[in-house]
Amino acid sequence: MPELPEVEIHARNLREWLVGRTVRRAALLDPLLDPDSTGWAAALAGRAVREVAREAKHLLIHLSGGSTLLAHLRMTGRFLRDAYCAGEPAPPTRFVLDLDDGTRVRFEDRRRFGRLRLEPTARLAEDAELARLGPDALLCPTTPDRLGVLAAGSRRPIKALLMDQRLLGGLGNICAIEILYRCGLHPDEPAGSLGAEAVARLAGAIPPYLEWAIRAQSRRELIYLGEKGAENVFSIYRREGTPCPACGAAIVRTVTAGRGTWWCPGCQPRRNPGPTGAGASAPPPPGRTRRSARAREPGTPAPPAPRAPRRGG
DNA sequence: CTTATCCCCTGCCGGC
DNA sequence: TGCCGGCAGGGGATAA
Repeated sequence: MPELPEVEIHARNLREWLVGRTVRRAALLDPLLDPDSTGWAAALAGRAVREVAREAKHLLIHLSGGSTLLAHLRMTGRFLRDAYCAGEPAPPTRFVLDLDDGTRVRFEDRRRFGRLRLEPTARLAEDAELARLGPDALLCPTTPDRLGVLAAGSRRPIKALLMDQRLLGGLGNICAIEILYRCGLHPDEPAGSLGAEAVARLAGAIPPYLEWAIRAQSRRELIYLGEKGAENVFSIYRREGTPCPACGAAIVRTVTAGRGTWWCPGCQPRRNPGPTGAGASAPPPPGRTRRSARAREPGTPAPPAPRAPRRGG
């Protein structure tokens, strides 16, 4: 369930695994991966991998011969590397690349939301999906001025704005949650109600958070939360009912823009309650937890809070 | 322009 | 133990 940091880790892994290698054989094992496939997988044999890039949550694998593999991991997609072995890998593997160095790179995707397609590299500039994306949140950090313009006059919850891929490319639910926590901003705060100081703080918090998340999760194999062996490295995400690492208040879970949202009532007070925001009519009393959160594993003390959220101004 | 809701899929977890 | 409902970090379509 990757966001920008996880996709960036994928890009780095794929760069190491693929660049300079030649594809010996490729196979699309799940038609759902590319519903419009024209059978391009067979044509990948003999192509060399030139370069791997990332744009927001999209991965771009540039091949010789003027083609680019475009991948989106969506919720459970993941690239893995194995030694070559004869025969086709079983689900949840959906795509396989056998390389000239005897390795095999697989695309695994339990929920099958991921997408993979092959496009002419020269036409990527006009690709509708890529064209929709706002500037990459890491490679092209948004300035306070720009964020101020995006937020001005908007009554959308600030969290929804952060997650809007047309405005900022790459931030997802966790990123938005953790960044707002670091800034001491309530997720439901109407974007247009933020002062210049808050906007600047928010813009400035995005790249450091992304850098931290990349470092915190840089492993050969990413294990997404919810999977066996996963470890929650985040400060408040999915920590409903547990004490805030900064102030001790119980973390609260609500829903914003249809997505689970965690926040700290102590560090992220709501300053400008919207008239009809989700749950606005009855602010959740602190302590009344919706459903007892998954208890943190015993022996896992305070979540590693890379930086305490700054209060006030 | 918004927002909310449902959908796409599968697996896991807690509760009963 | 087994079943059932809720939930999951993606995005898109559709309805208000």
